[in-house]
Amino acid sequence: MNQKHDREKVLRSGLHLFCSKGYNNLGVDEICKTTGMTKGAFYHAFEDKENFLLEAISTYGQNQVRYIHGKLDSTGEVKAIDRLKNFYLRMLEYQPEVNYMGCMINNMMSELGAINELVGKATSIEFARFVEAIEPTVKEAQQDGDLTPHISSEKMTELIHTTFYGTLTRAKSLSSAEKGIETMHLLFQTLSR
Amino acid sequence: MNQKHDREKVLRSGLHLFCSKGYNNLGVDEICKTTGMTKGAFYHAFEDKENFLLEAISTYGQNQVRYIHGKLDSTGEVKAIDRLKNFYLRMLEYQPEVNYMGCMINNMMSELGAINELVGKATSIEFARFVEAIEPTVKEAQQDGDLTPHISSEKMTELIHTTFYGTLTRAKSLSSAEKGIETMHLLFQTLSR
DNA sequence: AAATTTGTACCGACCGGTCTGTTTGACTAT
DNA sequence: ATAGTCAAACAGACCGGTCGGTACAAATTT
Repeated sequence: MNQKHDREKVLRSGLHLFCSKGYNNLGVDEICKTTGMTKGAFYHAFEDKENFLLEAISTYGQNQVRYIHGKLDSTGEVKAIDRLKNFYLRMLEYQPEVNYMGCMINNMMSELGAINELVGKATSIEFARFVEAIEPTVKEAQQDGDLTPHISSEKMTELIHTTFYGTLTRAKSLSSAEKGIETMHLLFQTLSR
Repeated sequence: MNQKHDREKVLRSGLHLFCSKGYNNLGVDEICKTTGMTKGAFYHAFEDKENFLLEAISTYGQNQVRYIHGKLDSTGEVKAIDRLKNFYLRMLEYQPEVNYMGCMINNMMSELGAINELVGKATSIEFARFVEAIEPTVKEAQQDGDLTPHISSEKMTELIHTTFYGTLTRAKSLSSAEKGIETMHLLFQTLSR
């Protein structure tokens, strides 16, 4: 059963495991156990653990823009600035239970040897994808007069998302999103002048 | 009878190794090789690998505030805002060769099991220490009229340092500080209005 | 029946930690 | 001074467990 749909499912839950446990702490046996595969099936389907991770990351990335747009729109808010705020606050609130994949993947980098560079590239691409997906909403908020027009929407989106990365780092150690939410609020407030 | 090896020196280079290689990828053998100890000496001096890391973190923390103040002052700039900018740009430029310990330690968290919480706490304390050390300079810049007085200096310092954390995450994947520096510049520019 | 897929026992490398014997140097007694 | 004593400090071979990956037989599909 090498159905494409199943493969994607395995990759997704594998990535999820990597995110919560890290690279070295997650054994192939556990991936197999969780996904209901056996080791034979695993090594038949994938080259090795490293390539499994890489494929998982790449598959995840392909669905990301769609995912972000969904999250941005499904907040039920009409104004762009509120959709933005809601998006980030949601992302923070779900952390660390659900975790935020990109950041976690990045955090695993120090564990990885050879594929370090590749994962780094993937993370960098991921950042760009986020910015690309969020930028239109930022621009909309600027046109609404809710964010300052003095900065280009691209640069502003980069700033917002960089700060978000920072709040994630903090949230992880605090195991609470509270402080991060406060900081994001403060940033939006600053950018509204 | 005094020990042959300077405990603090060993701890420092050990932490440095942890930061660049991660917890699981750094073997006790390598710590010993790097510091010129033998395994016997290591296990005579320290309880185990975990406690070695914890002691390294704690020792590092004790020197941190002094270190930050040194960095903040040694930039040779007279104006507070310039000292601040210089401080952060320096920190970014040295990354990832030198690495920024706190952030790296945090990034190792996903690898750690039992001591996860402790390391998290250490990182959280570290953030507070940074804010505490940097805040006076931020306040000074506010008084100089170079940063907006509309936000309390504490909150502003938190925002700045959170964004800095984010730039580090990005810098790591880009293996270049360029983008991070740009973002920090933009933040300071935004906060000057 | 042939080809593909799956189950599982096993291999070997690696690594944290231990064990045992050796060295070192402060202290004492001569 | 010198020799002897003792415990702390150290060296490094070794052990036990873990884990990525393989081998190969069994099962399943074509």
